[in-house]
Amino acid sequence: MPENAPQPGSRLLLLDGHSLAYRAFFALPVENFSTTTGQHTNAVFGFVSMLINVLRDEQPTHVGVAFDVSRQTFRAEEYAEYKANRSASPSEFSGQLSLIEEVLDALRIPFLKKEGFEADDIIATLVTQALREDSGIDEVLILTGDRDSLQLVSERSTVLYPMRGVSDLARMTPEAVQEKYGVPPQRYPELAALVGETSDNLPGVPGVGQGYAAKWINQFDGLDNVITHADQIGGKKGESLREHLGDVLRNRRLNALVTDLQLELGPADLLKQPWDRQRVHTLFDSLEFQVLRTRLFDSLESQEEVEEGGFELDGALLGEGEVAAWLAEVGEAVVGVHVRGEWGAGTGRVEGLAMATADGRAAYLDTTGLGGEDDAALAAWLADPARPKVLHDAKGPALALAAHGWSLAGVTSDTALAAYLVRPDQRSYDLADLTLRYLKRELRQEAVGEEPGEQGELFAGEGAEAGHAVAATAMLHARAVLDLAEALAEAVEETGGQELLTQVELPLIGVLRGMEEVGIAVDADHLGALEAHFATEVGAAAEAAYAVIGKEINLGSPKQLQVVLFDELGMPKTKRTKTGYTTDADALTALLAKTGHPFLEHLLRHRDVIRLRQTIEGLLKTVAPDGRIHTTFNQMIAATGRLSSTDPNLQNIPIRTEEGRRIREGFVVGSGFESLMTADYSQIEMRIMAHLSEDALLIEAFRSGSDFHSITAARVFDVPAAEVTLEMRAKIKAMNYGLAYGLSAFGLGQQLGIEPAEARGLMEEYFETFGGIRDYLDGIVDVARRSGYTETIRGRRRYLPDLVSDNRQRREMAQRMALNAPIQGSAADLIKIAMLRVDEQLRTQGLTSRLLLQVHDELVLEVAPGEREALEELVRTEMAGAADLTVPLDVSVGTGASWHEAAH
DNA sequence: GCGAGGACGTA
DNA sequence: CGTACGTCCTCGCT
Repeated sequence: MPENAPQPGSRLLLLDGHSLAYRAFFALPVENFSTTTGQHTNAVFGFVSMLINVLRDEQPTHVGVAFDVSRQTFRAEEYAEYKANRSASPSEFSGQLSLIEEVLDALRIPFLKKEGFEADDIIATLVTQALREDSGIDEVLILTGDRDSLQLVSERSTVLYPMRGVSDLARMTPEAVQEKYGVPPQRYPELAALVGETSDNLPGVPGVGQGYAAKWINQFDGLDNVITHADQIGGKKGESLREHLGDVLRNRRLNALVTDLQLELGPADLLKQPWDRQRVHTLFDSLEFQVLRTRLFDSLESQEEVEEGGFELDGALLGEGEVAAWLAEVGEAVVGVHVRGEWGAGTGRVEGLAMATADGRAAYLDTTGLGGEDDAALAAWLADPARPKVLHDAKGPALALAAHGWSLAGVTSDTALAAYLVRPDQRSYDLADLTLRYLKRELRQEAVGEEPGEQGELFAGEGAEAGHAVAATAMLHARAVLDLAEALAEAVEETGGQELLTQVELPLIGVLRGMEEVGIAVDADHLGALEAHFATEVGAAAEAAYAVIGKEINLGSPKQLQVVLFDELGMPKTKRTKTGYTTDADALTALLAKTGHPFLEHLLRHRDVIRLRQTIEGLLKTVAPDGRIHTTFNQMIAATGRLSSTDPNLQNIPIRTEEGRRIREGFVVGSGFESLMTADYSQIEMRIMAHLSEDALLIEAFRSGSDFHSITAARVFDVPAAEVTLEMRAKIKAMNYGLAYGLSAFGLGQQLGIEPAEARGLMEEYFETFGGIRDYLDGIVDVARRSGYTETIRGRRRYLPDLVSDNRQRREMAQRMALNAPIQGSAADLIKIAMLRVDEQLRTQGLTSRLLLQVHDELVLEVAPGEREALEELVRTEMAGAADLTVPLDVSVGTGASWHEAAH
């Protein structure tokens, strides 16, 4: 048997190189796909992207690509107008075809051409050969953007047809063709002959669409019979058919594919070969295809199978007096730790603890009712920074351990945090998911087993007879964490996140744990009174609103509001939402300005006060018995690297309105302390932008130390600083803030209530003044598109695959994310470092004051008696020194008995 | 009871 | 048609 003879189970994938590249060329905007040297790559990118996806999803054993040679085909000879409507392929396109061939060479995928014929004919010939009994090919897939190929669909051959752009493929089976066109695949060209094909410049029968064509073909059993019985078809359409029989016959001749070409290669010669990795790297380097390179090599790795079953663990259930000995044997080896228990709201409870080492040993310890000596031994091991441990999402376990009086040190990795740094935009970092992805090992409950009997093999060593499923599962988890830590260390290293992990995120676990534990004191009486006050206001606003419209509706239901506003009161329609018209505050305010209708006034008032009431209600529900609120800070949610706060969210307590700020009066200094202190960075994101962009004027503006928005406004409007009006300042301030979000002229105009044209002019003026900013912003997106990710100053990455999407909305969204991520992310890194420095100094200086909250650019602390001055000095120093930027970091500090009073 | 959609609070 | 979050409500579904 020849070496490349097809084996049973073979799948042949054939691609129409020309039609796919042509589609990609028009689907992907060329300005987003060209190299630094100016070579256009949109067609190459689209083709290679589709190729990688289909190789990954379909796992073919054989692959080949067919190309057209030139426009001189037998079809053009018969009918000069064939495809004559196509503008001569722009040189930007034809130049890319040879690049595609180079890629195929590097991937060792053969491609075929035949003088005088089209790619379709080559594919038709190969399909015919492949479907012969002795070919050894079981199944054929045809990826093409040319509908003529639909005639090749059969039980064993499927056409994959790009739906929109280059990302969605329709799977055209015989059933799908029948469903979509109303005729079976072999009759598709008959239908096409009647309907015509505009893209090939083949006119069909005027007035006859797909529906009539299918009807006739089915009614008369085929095109031949339709033509024979053309005189039996009445009406205008019948007449039209008779007049254009010649066109139909010509179309049918031209769209028939040739299936018996003499080709240099047959299906068996298309057996998939290993890539020429070196050439792939060189070529993708020159094409600047970083993203595709990753996808290509990832798709190769994903082909590795998930390992079956588990592995042996020498598990031990530790009983009284055995702890210390087991830990001693472990020595300074890295231990995977899995804590069983519960935690949240700044506290927790430990039930048991599983440990595993790389040599296969594992142990489980029930910590409920643990004896004095065992407790001490475990406590000593947990607290010893020289005994390395790895955990998964250690903050919760650390809270539980702390509640038991155990402190945790020596955490050399946290697998959840490591995974977050590698890919920060996932919604969860579930241990089982990560184990499957990085270790190719199944950790699901069903795979691990619930029954003790199923776990017998895990207890090969002593304690086997006493094995419990709970303990076994816990040990398996501990071992998975240990192995994951190793696998992730490599991934973290590759993505350059090592320093962030060990210097920032890991040490931050302890700081956050402390903040959650401490919580922040609230004045429940004040909040209670405030809630009652707002509740009254809610009632009054509701009554007033009902009185105006003469009935009671649910003011919280956008649906009911729409009926009242747009149907009953006949107000002008607002901006559309998915389900109707918006009733958001902006729109209602605009309506109020237009109509002056009192209902809107009461409605807006109702919205305001009901929200304030709800906010207070939510807060009061979370007050712990110690009279404090213990939020949970999540370290792995925001793709940019920010923290988030939940249960309750203390990062969105109102501040903008007078009434809202009264809620902040309810956050107060706790007993035994002197006051609250807030310390925040001014214009942190703009300062980071100044640093990153190296714009000389912007840097100078910050260094001058005067009002930043005014001084930039003076520059943009080219007036002396003293002549900057409030209006000028407001405009530039909006822009200063908007820039980091990818603000458009439209959006700016909207916000400032000016014409888009004026907004555009303003932006141009701004960029004229601060050229460095424009260059920097353009550069970010450009670099991110090539590399596939953005990076903060400290190297935190965010991957944005949609930067090369063929969907404009997704692509532009990704571009805005790319603009924002390095700026918001750098600020996030910076304040995290500031928190670590503050925390460190608090201990070094022996202060009792403590960190309570972080609100992105602000820290809230509780000041111990007599420490105010020292603390302010400390906080200013450590926050300002958290990064070395080309512009100074300005920190403003305030103190007071409440969060409100501490504001400044 | 769950999820989507809408609305809105913060940086 | 401006980024990043979390929470509340309603409404239609199961």
